[in-house]
Amino acid sequence: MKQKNEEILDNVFDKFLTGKTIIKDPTVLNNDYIPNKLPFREKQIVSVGQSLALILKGNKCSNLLLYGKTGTGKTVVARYVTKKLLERADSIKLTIAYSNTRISNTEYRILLDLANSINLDIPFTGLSIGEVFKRLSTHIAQKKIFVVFILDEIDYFVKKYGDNLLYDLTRSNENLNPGFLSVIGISNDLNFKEYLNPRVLSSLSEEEIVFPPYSAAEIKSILEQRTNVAFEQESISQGAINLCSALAGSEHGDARRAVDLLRIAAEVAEREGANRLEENHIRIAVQKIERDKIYIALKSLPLQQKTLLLSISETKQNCTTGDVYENYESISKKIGIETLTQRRISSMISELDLLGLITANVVSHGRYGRTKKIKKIKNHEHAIKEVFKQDQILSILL
DNA sequence: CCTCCACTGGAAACCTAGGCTC
DNA sequence: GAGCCTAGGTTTCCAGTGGAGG
Repeated sequence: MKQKNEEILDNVFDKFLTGKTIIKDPTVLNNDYIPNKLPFREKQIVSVGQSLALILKGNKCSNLLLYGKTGTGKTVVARYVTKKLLERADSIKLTIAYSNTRISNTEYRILLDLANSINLDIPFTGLSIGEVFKRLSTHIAQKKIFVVFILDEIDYFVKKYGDNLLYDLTRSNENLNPGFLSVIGISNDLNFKEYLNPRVLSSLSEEEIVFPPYSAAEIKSILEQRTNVAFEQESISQGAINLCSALAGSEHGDARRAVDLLRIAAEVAEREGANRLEENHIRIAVQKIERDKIYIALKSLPLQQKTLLLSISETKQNCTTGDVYENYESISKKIGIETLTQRRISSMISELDLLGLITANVVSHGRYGRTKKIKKIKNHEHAIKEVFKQDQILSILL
């Protein structure tokens, strides 16, 4: 038996080694890859560049706000320009800090990202925001550092926590001397400004740069440029590129999605030992991306939210907060975890709704009260079981 | 038009884990 | 080590509410 297993494995390795690879440079397809050329974004690059250029002469520059839907090149333009700026700023102590507020989703964690970029040690808990701010400012002034702080997906954070942090950050630019801190805010939401106080708005959006969606033709051209570098010659069919750009183009010109699609499809093709990436690989990738998104979302939920989601999935369709809570109570007792209050569960239901894992709407049943009507999402049921089976505590139920 | 259900969701109090100062 | 502080998560408290049924 042992012999046989070994043979099988050898086969796998042999196939891998002798099989034709279709990807030449996988990094080109990664999300954080910054290409040397960014087609169709010349105008935006010039605008961002002009604002930041002041830094090269040791002057303060204004705060910037970049808007546009997902995958329209906001982040990559910000990173591209700041990277080039860094290359030219040899006489100045310039630091580019980056924080994605969807990932670093508290005020403290965002400031921690900033602190890390300027080599300032800050404990991960225990300090007040005010104290962290003071230390950051002192450090920047003492070391005479110039900081450009890119705040990605800023709309997400402001909707959840308000704009106090932004106010402090944008204002500290005026107060710092020497050194300075300038903010580049990146927002996916075009109506983001409505969430800001006028005082924040005036200092953050000293300059605004809009990123329109890419057209299908533009996406195609971007993909062709990337594939030339990423793939071995002749190892991707024109049909696959066309399909990929058509799919992404139909979804409000999202170039990131198009590149993701290409990357996943390439993995699929390589794994099955194909020597060319064809349209069917793209189709498989579409499904895989959808599935992976849900799996990742489910996996990263904290235990209480997982338990709640499990309770929802075991309650009838169109149930109410009360129904779910009853079920949740019994499940949490069964597996021996702390039972949270209905108030908290009610908030968590809204959070799951926000994550797109369920839908919950407030409805009134007249005499029979007002509650949330909770709907599960059909396609998720299988994924929920699969993922929760891997959870140490929940697995005993499944 | 009024009542009243089953919650919703805001606000404040409370708890815990961790850092700071002395 | 004691006594202070804070962020973030949770509980407690409660006024507010849309609309079916009377």
